[in-house]
Amino acid sequence: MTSTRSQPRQTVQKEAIRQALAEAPGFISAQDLHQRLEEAGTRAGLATVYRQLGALVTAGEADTIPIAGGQLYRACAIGNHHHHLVCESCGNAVEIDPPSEEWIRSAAAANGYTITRHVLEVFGLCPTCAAQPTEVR
Amino acid sequence: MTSTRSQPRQTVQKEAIRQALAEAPGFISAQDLHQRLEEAGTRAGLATVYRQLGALVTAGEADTIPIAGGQLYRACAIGNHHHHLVCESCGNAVEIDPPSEEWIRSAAAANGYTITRHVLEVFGLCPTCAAQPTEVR
DNA sequence: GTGTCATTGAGAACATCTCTCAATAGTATA
DNA sequence: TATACTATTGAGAGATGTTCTCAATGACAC
Repeated sequence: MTSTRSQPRQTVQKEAIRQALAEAPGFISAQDLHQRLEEAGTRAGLATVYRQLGALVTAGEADTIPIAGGQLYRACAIGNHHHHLVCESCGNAVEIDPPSEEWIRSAAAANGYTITRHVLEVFGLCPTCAAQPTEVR
Repeated sequence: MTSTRSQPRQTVQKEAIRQALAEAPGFISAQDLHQRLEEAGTRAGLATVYRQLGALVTAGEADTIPIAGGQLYRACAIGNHHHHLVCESCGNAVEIDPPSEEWIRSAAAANGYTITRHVLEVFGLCPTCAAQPTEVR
């Protein structure tokens, strides 16, 4: 091997997926994103959408949370570790920061565990949806 | 209507599923639980396993966490709200309690959100698995 | 303009979970 | 104990979400 370079290429689909994810108000499923792209006139295969979403998550440019029956994605400006406040009605999400995660390390140490990662998502209703008592999802 | 009673019945399957879940070291998938029952000689349909697991979760006797491509279950002695420290290698789990969740309410209030629920799971390696550096999963 | 190869798209394959409905079996009552 | 009622079960079809395969496409270097 002389020089194993494999540089990424810029494609229309890649950019469209990134932009559609950024424009989504909150967490969105891969299927929904695919449909949005179709509606916007961008042809992109479902496999490509899954591939790109996976790549964005790996690159730290998107967050993902597993839900019953699937996975939800969201573009994240903040690259480092943070959490979300997600509206269960409209899917809108706000980034939040816990005051201290020291207790997690203490609890792990007390049980002899070595922490690799943790998941914290808070679900509720955003002000807009809370103001509509009769129409919750 | 005179008396709409529909009392639950005690069945072999119901008890076997409850026991197999209690005996599992940590979180386990419905498929794995089904296989364990088969190996133990208890015939139980996959649909029944899913039904009973769902019933246990509803009754507060089991916890469930969504993961990529499925759902994991675990029997819980504690009925009230708590969290887990899960080993990513062997699936073993320990129940932990955060010192205070007041900041979650503060963060929600600051954004105008009404909290309905939150998910917190900490993943890592248990002492046993951490002691085997070459064999992680 | 040309060649290389990363990326794409269609759909098959796979995995998880739910639904349906006839058969089974737990429980109350005679 | 025998019988009737009906909650529960099991097998498999079906729905849904995700990944894999591979030939075709097109971005980029030269």
